[in-house]
Amino acid sequence: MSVMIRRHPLAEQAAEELLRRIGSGEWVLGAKLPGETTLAAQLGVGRSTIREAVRELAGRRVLESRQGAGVFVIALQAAEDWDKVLRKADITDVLEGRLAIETEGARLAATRRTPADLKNFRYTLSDRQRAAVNAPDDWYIEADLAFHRAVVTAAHNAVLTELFDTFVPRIRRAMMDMLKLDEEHRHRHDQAAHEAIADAIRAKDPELAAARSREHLSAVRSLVN
Amino acid sequence: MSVMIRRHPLAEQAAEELLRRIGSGEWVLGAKLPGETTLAAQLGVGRSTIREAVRELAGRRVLESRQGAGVFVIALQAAEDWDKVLRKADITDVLEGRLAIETEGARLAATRRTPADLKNFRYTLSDRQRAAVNAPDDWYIEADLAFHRAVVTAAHNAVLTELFDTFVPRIRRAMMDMLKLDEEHRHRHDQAAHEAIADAIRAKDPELAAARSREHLSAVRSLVN
DNA sequence: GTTGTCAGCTTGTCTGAGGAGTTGATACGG
DNA sequence: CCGTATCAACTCCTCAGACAAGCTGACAAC
Repeated sequence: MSVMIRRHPLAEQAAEELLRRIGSGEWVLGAKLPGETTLAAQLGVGRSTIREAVRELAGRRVLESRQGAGVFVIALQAAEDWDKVLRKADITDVLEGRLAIETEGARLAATRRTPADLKNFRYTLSDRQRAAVNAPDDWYIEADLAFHRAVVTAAHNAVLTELFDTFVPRIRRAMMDMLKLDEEHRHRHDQAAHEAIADAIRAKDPELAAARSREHLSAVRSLVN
Repeated sequence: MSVMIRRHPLAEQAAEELLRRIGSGEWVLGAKLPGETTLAAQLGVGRSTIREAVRELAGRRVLESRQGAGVFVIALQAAEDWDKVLRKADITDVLEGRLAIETEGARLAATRRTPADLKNFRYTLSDRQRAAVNAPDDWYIEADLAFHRAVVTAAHNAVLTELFDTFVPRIRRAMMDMLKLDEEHRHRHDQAAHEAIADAIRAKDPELAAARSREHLSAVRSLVN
């Protein structure tokens, strides 16, 4: 910490340093960190800087400070920031993750879908068809995502829905890129494939729904290769 | 902010207040917050308190402060904390999510597994067999999870691996509970099912690997019903 | 042995003083 | 009229010092 190049604010650098020491095992889970004044002296920064570093890590649920007692390690590393993970990951890996989620979602949807889910399919499918011809790219993308979300929602599994929502921003960006690269994409990205998924779920055929979903999403994935 | 009951530190309360205002639409995405002194006056706290509140929200990736420019909203709400989501979710929902991830992982592993992956299967499977008879519960659980992780790792998909790791703590706790409730579980939780998954991947049969994985994980899921 | 007290630690908050970076207005030269 | 350079005002960043508030363990009194 002696020669700290000033790229990020000192407080952020101090937070990184604390995180590094936690990762290195210097302070185990539940351990108490040295006092603010001690840490400030160790890192060669002011006390308020240390306080902001601790506060940042508290926001990331790594540290917890209790007045009068001290600062304690409550997690050995920051919980993975999924937005960041998906941003950095290969798009093919992301699309394979999506395939896992949605295929299972379609399968479960075929066994649990309610009349409200079917109505949702009708609405989103007709929206999608309308957007396929004349709407701007982002409308079309949102309409497409809305149907896919309706499928996952019909699985009535909060974890799968949350997983899908986590993936949505990354998928949206990937679709935007694909449309830019390929004007014809919208036509190849067939409405019929979506109708087939909805039909299989409507017919309460889990294996068919999963297969149709897998076919469609495999096709989408292959577009980026 | 006038009558602030002192349960949490002022800085945390200030962070909550800022989060509330962002959620209420007072500051839209990308908007610039008032200066530190202004905010301090508005909330009736000192400048350093505001700074710590901002720093906490910066750690949660909601705000971003740029020296000389100001503090900006970069997300309308804190990113979903997946540990929290999984903790609160129904265990059946979690296990269905796991099923989606691992089944797809097994399928991809069957097409991409390397010799190193196969060696990993051998090690983890023999560990698991040893742990099934005499080892304490947590050893057995770790050995079981190690094999399942080896399968997902063999898919060579960073997103799936990260997803699996996110689920692990919740699954680990669920297994601990199941073992406590059912002394016989370990025997029913058959080693043969795991060997069958490994064999299918070894044989490069994606559909069989997926089916074996699905069978096994469906059985696990049904144990909690 | 149990209880009460308290000194010494910890974090929490405020204030004032500069340092450093950004931005937009303004004056200048073409 | 347009592009450029300058700069003043604004922002966040960091430090230091002071005091408040809360926790903990030692120690004395019972």
